[in-house]
Amino acid sequence: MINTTETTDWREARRRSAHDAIIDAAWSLVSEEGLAGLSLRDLARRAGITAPTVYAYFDSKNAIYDAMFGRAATEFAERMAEPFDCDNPREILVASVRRFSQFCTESPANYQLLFQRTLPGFEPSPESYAPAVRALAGARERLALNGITEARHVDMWTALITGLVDQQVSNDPGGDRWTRLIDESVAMFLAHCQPTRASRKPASRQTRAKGNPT
Amino acid sequence: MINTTETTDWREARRRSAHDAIIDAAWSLVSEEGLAGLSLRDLARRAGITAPTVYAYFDSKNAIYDAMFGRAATEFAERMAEPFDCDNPREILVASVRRFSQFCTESPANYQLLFQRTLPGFEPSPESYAPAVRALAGARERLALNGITEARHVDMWTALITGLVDQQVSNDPGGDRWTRLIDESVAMFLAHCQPTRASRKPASRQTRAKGNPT
DNA sequence: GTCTATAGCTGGATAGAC
DNA sequence: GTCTATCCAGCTATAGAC
Repeated sequence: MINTTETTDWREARRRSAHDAIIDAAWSLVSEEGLAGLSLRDLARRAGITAPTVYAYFDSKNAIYDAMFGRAATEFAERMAEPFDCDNPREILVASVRRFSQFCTESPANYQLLFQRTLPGFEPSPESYAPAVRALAGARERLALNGITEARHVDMWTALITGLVDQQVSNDPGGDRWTRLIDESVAMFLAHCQPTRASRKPASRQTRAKGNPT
Repeated sequence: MINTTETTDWREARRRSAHDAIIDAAWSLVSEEGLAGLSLRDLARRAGITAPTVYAYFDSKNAIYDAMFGRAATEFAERMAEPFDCDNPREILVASVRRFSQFCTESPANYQLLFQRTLPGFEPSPESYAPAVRALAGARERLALNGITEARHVDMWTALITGLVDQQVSNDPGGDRWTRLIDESVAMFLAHCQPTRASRKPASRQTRAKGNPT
């Protein structure tokens, strides 16, 4: 005899995999047609079903966008959370920007959905947004490892790296005109924000000549 | 008798003013509904005409976007070209960023159309784009006044300020969480990129102990 | 859960009278 | 140039048979 619980599990698994398959198809489509170009007909066709069937899994089109947001945010958080095999905080910081940049440039639709908020009436649900919050917390930790803790400096940091990525994605997709500036930009940022090791009042001496892990 | 040439001028003037009135209405609409939410019916209603009449002035919807782009780019270039009443190059640079930021934050639709390129199949025509090129040339001049001439540093500059504006528009519209960081960001940038008056060794970063013009 | 069929709407764009 | 009337395509979403 078939165990009822198992049957339920099967159905749940099937349902979840169909759910995921639709989101797969959705991402596949928007990476070709752009985020705004997603239609339920196209989506259903690519997923091998018909349009009304989509409504067996999602209540509305925005629910689909929300699931797409959730998956992108999760993938983003996971990739940013992978360990960095670097030996000092500064290299970790640089490596994290490279990861961020790579994630955004390899899929501009990801970047647009997660960070640009350009869809008309769409707002991600708190559940879908949660991983993005985790990722930001990770960034804060990496900054703290470098002695950057002030909120003002964290905001400068986010502006700096999103600016690099934004210019790269918008004006040189596929190239490296801005991504190759990551190293120098991080150096500039740290030189400005990092508290000097020895003194706390660099009136005119400013002898921070050593400890330069370049 | 009526001079034929004059008559033509009248008609041209009327035509141009109707043309402009439609673009007025278009900007009025998108500032409320967002860029993608522009429809020809709404546009015509706001302009006090009917939808088909719009086609007496524009060949297509994209032609309307193009005219909107042209007007925004022109206004942007004119505002950025107004004289700065500052006494040193550095203050001019800061003031220019403030203008840029104010232009973008007071009308996010402007920012989106000019700098984000988020509309599906729209590309501005060279004529509409020309003023934006002029504005960039102005930025280059202001950087040169501060001793910034390397292409690499100009790219870092554009990334830095678009990053600030982007974060401001996206995450704190109406506030000043990032715009208030302009001063410090420019200081950081100049400290890093400006050639020191005395020495000439910017190759090895961070042996730049003095010459911190704060 | 999946389908066919279709409602209901909105969009861009055109025809033709005036 | 401006209108009324309309075409046609696309969209999201629903109804109901199976």
